[in-house]
Amino acid sequence: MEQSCVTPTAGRRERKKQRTRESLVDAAFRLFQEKGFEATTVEEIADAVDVSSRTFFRYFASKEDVVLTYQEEQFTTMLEELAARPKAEPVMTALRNAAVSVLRACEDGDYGFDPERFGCIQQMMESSPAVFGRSLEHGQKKQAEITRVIAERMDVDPTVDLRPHVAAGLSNCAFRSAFEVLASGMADTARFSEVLDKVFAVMEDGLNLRLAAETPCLMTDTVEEKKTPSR
Amino acid sequence: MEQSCVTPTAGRRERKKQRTRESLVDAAFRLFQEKGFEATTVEEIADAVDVSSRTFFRYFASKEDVVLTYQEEQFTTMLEELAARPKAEPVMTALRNAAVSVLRACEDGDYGFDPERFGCIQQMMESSPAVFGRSLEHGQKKQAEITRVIAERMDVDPTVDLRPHVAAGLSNCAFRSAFEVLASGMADTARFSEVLDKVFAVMEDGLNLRLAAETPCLMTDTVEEKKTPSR
DNA sequence: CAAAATCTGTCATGGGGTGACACATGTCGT
DNA sequence: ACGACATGTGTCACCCCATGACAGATTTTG
Repeated sequence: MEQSCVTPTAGRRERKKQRTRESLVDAAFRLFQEKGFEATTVEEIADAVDVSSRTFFRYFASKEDVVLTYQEEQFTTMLEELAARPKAEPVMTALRNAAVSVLRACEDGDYGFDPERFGCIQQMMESSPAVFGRSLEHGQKKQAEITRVIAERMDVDPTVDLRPHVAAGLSNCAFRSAFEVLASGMADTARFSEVLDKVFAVMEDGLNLRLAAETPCLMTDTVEEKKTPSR
Repeated sequence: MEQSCVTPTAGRRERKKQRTRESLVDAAFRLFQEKGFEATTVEEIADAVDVSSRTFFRYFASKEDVVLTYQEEQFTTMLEELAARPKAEPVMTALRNAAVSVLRACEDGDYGFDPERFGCIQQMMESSPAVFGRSLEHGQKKQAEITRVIAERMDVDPTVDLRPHVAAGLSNCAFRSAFEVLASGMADTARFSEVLDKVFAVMEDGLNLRLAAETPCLMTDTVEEKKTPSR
């Protein structure tokens, strides 16, 4: 039942499964990029790896799950980054640094993240509602874990204190706002990480939002002086 | 083509359509409450109103869409409430007041909102991932509209200034956090509106999050004095 | 009343997702 | 190395969601 304590990657069976899984992900992303997410059927993905559709669903609960694989890894490394931040750092700052760091890794290909795939996913998020929805769902689910970690960091009971919940929600919210801003094309950069950083900055200003047009935070650095026109 | 300028609810056809639509929604919610969302098939809903399944899909793009009907109305009235807030009010305060006001209406049955249905939806959000996902999706889509309204209110260009986007995101985030808190059972109340108000309060404190365990915001009013234990 | 527009049911189709069962392939004890 | 066992896979059958196409019914319009 238990692994035989000798082989580190225990068992040829396990290795085979791992290979199949990776092959499925690879094939899926290739096809998604070629013909788009919706236009790609599970059968095609399975055929490309020479397994049955039924087997596909033994590896992934849904077609969207393949895409979430990437997001899952992002989330995991974000938790690591977060744990690595000095305890002295304010919570929101730690979240901001961790989040930005992960996105930078995705963009630059660090930690084994594939930048091309990262771009592909962003495209699919915009074009395929199903992917978008599942991604939101996934993010919201994971938010609970972030809450736990933050509560620990704040040394506070998350079943009583609201703040960890809100902090986790804010980081999640920052991602989505950044994505939206990026998709809307209002940014002068294509780097998700940069936009995310700015979104966090606006949030940390926080009550900036209470004032009218004072200290605006523009996206376009190049036209710094330009006052925001009254629409 | 255009309405004949005489009948206010122009056309018997239009009225019939309206009736069918409402019947579908009614039947759907009844069945959802009886057997749950997943266990209810579109065919059953259609049969209950004596139309074909095909017709159902001419009224709703998906089964989840029926549920989103309610959310759509919430959103509409929230926009109205928002527009009704005095211009002098800070943005986040206006959002908070508008949002809380709408939820109160849902709980108390004002403005034609059905409290029972409101509860039913919350249940489904917890038990049916599909509903949950679509709801998130819908909220995110609507966030864009909120952004527009806020930008107008701030007299700022939303294609350049980040703040309206973030503010809209925050209000959306507040809803989700409140829902999560409510679902987790950590609140001493079942009133969504109250929890939402507290979440907004935490957000408006904002940099509260930077500090460790200072000025905690507890959910349980009854144990006000109790310090948050270190887990 | 006739013509045009629109709604509806029926039919066919396709893709996502799951349970059941038989078979094949890896794993483990001796 | 051999059998007993566990686990992964393919096939099959099935359900449900969703959509396009077409014909018939109903409403609107002139």
